Amino acid sequence: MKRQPEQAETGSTTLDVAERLVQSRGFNGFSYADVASELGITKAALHYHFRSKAELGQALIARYASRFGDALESIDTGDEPASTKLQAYADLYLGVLRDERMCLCGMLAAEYSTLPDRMQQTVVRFFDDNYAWLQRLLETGRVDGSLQFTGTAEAAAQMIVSTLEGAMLVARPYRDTARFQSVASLLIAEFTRDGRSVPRRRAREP
Amino acid sequence: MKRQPEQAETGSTTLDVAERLVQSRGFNGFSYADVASELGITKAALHYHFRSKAELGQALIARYASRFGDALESIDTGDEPASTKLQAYADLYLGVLRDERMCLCGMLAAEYSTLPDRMQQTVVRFFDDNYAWLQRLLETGRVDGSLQFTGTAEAAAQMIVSTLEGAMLVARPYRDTARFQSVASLLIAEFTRDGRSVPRRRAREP
DNA sequence: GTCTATAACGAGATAGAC
DNA sequence: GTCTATCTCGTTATAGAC
Repeated sequence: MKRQPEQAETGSTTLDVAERLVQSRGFNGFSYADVASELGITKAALHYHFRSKAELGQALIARYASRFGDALESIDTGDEPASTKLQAYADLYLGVLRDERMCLCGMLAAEYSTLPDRMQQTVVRFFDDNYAWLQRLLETGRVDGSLQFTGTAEAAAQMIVSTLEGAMLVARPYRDTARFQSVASLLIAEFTRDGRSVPRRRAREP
Repeated sequence: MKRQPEQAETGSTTLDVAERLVQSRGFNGFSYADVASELGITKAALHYHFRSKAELGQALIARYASRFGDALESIDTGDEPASTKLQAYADLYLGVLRDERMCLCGMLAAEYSTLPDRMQQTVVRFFDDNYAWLQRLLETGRVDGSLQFTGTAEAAAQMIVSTLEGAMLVARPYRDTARFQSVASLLIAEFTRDGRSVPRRRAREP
């Protein structure tokens, strides 16, 4: 994978611009011309760095997944309880939404059937990695007592990803991060029975 | 809005074909040529019925919202407890996913920023109507005792829509309705304390 | 590494015959 | 209501000069 030249004016690279466009407009909603004009170069120059749109898309997912993985590692290194780490996980999503973006792979999941094979595979791997990380976190939380849930950690992990991705999806048209935060709070409250983050917790067992 | 001529061969109308294409590929992932070729007519003939793609898209959301509203009304007419109606609501999503489709408005929510103004407004109205319906259902359920939740019915409604839309979004790449059902079960279990409607139930799956 | 120029194609849309 | 034919534009991608 080729290195990108830095853009002196804004510091934005090709990948930065393309990533933002995909996250806001979708992979089928942007063009080489869009990226090139923002960077102040020509489409031909773009093709020098990424021979095809599929290759650019592939590089986007790879970088996104890599950074996301780094963020998860960073969360892991702390010695906070699992519940705090779950909140940090949700905050990753919030940060994306604050930028008026959709999760890159959430967006690509919507367009999934139109994507090149290689991109499809990498999108799935992104989610698999998320599930695996969450599963470990949930099992840790069960042990340290900071997280409670019924059923398997696998199912709970799917619940968490589904809810956060969906909350981003439906909050974005309203340009209202509070909607997302409200849902994220309820979600986390389900996993932290003491319910400090929610008012009037429901009494399950005395 | 013009009436559509029935297609003798399959019974599929223009709206049927276009709807399926949008739900599986996105609004920016299909063309007039795609629809026309499936119907066995020309693009020009399509333009007779829908002068622009924006108009076609508008008609798609209108019909989808209308049918969804009918389904909600149909759920409402029964005298089952609210918890049963909530399960019926989730099953509406499941039916869409079984067809390997995304919720039409969930898909359009992803592409939101690229949509014509009128379509944007109608997508938002679809979600508003869903929230309003769920809010009423939740409050009814609180009264009849079949549903329990903390916080406002409004927040709970957003939680439900977020989770179901997100579960569809992330389950589709895996072509695995069981993933969706697992999440939907956990979601409904949160709202039904006795949990009788939940455990390991595989509704109508061969 | 970036440019101009252009190829090759597909998109949305229209005109006018039947 | 559907057709053929065409227009215009945007898209991905390449060739070759600098």
